[in-house]
Amino acid sequence: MDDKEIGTEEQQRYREQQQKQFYASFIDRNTPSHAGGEQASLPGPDQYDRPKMNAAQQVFLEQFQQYCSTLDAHIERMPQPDLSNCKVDYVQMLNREQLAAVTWNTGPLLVIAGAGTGKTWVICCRTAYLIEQGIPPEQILLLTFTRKAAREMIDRTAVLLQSSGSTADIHGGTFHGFANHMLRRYADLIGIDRNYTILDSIDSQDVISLIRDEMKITRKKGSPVPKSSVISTVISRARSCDITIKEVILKEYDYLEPYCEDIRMISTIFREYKQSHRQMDYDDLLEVFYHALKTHGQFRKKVNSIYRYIIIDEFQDTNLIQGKLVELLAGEEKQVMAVGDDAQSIYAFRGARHENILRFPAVFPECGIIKIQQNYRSSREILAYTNRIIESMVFGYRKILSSEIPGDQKPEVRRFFYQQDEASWICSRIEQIREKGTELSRIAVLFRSQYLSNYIQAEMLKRRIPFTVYGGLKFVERRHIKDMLAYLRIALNSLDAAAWNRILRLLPDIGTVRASLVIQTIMQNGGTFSSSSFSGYSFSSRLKELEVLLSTLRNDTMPLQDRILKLKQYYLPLMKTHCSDYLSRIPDLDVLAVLGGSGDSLEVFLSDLALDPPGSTFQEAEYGEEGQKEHVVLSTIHSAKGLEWDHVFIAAMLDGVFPDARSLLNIEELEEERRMFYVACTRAKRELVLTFPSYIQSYSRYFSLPSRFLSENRKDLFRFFIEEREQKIHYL
DNA sequence: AGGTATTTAGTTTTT
DNA sequence: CTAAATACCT
Repeated sequence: MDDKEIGTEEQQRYREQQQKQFYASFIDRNTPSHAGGEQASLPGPDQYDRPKMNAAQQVFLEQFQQYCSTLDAHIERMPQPDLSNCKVDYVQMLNREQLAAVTWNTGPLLVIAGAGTGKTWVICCRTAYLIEQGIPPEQILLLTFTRKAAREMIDRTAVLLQSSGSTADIHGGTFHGFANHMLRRYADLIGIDRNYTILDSIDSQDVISLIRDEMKITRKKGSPVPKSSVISTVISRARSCDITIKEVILKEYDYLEPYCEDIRMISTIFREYKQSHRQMDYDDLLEVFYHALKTHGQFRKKVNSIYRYIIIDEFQDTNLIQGKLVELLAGEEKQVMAVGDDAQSIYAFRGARHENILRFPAVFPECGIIKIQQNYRSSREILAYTNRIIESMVFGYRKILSSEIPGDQKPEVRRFFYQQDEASWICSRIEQIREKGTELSRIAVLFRSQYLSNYIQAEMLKRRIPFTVYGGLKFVERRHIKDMLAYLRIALNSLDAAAWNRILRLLPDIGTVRASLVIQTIMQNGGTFSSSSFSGYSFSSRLKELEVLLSTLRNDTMPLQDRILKLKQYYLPLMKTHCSDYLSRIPDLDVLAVLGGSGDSLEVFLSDLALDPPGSTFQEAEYGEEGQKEHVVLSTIHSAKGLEWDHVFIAAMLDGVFPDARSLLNIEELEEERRMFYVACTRAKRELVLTFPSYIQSYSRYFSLPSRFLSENRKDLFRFFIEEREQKIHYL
């Protein structure tokens, strides 16, 4: 015990030693001799190692440029708008390019809409225009990134049309949601089982965890057996990027190399498991739907005749299979309109191909292309800065956005000492902005990754500034909600072994071994569960209770909300023993019940939760002061896509943090980071502030060089400040 | 043997 | 903070 104490003490001392050395090193390098105030020095762009392009990438770049010129060639063709019979005054509300997109009436159309150019508005007007032209609303399909986005567009279209047409019948949602809807509706026609359940990423992890444990994989070369979450990520990435598991591992997870074969095996078993247990994950939904459309002519004709007009938003984020789906959905009539911006493609890690945009003319040779470059969001000063980011893109389709909005300041870049200083300054600035009468909801702080928001969160709690975190743990990903949902899933599909595993292990006297014994018995009986088979065990009475609960949950005559409340009664004592903070979790259970009160069937309820989970947790209100409804938004850049704020702060602009260290070696990944930077900066309407502390330490590495993205921009486009720390540094 | 408590190591981005 | 490994109970 004494040894241990000394050991940790030594570790502590060692760590402090390291820190001192580190501070000394960076103060040498980075602290200017003159203190505080406005400076004009950032490292030059040549101080960063740029990744080299390999042969394949070189070829790709040439191809890319060819695509770009094809695109430009198509742009020549501008249609003559036909505005007869229109009650809505489109000319009044739209600029020339927007009007052309809205009134396009000769087949496929690609709209390249830069950031803040009124893309959503164009889609709304387009929809309204189609309806005014006599197209029945139910023939229009609106594919967007989230269902919320679809809902918003449909609502705005309704306002536009007022009484002249009904938008209630427009179908809209994500690719996944649409695939799910079609598969269930036409399950009989295409010959699949309608009663599948959808696995979200956590569910997949649970299943993979089960499979892995059953395989009894032994440790190799001292490295621990990979976590189920990592295995799940690898498998899913291989699929959505259409590459082999080995390639994913070599590229991104080289420390998993010894387990390559095991993971491949798990992947195979996982696939079989999903089939035999009537389950589909996100990738399956798209793949099965695509396959059905491709091979089943009757089904394809049916779908094509229902949805004759397809509008796709955020086209740059579609992956390979979604791109192909668009082709099939367009059908013979090819009344398809794709809207996107290749400069804002930030989902390559999950298979998105921004080339989909550039290949559009190859898929639809007779298509029209319209480029919208008038920006209505950001001030001129901000736009000048973001235009420069586009210029520095290697794989970038050229566009120059222009804005007529006058601004009063150039973007600012500010350096701080500690992350705490950065957080503190941002909060002070936010307080100033609020005092000038700006609502907090017009302010956002953005980060490359979630963990970077910790200091700001702490500071805001301290200063009692109300805030909302976007992209945090999802409501449905919280443990107790997962547990509740597991009961409901079993009620629907009693073959769901992962859900069984989850709930059985909540019971006392049941651990890994007995849980799998029970599950095995259930599976052998084809999913029927009878507690009597386990009368010899100490836990049989518990199983009896469970049996009663499940039959209640299956009772379709009882409203879903009431069933969930029954479940809550059952689950509450279990939660008490498993969660130390169970009191604070109780409100979540009621939230779930409320969600279940929308009148949907259990099946629809579960699908909706898996495909379109409610945003972050419902704890927002807790942070706010009494009666205060306005919140500052703290968000990852990914979650901020499509949104805008008057004042935007982007924190932690350090090379290695943003751009992420892992992407520094590969030019394509670095380009993705750059597009993220572009997305982040273009969220700002009036004020853009980029900040960084002098270092950030994460695991054993530290980063202390300003982000290269800051250095790449022209110095006359922003102002640079160094904020000195008031107190002396206590380590020196 | 099997369940439960404690330590310990590892962390991007998400439909 | 969370999942896996280990240690320690019944």
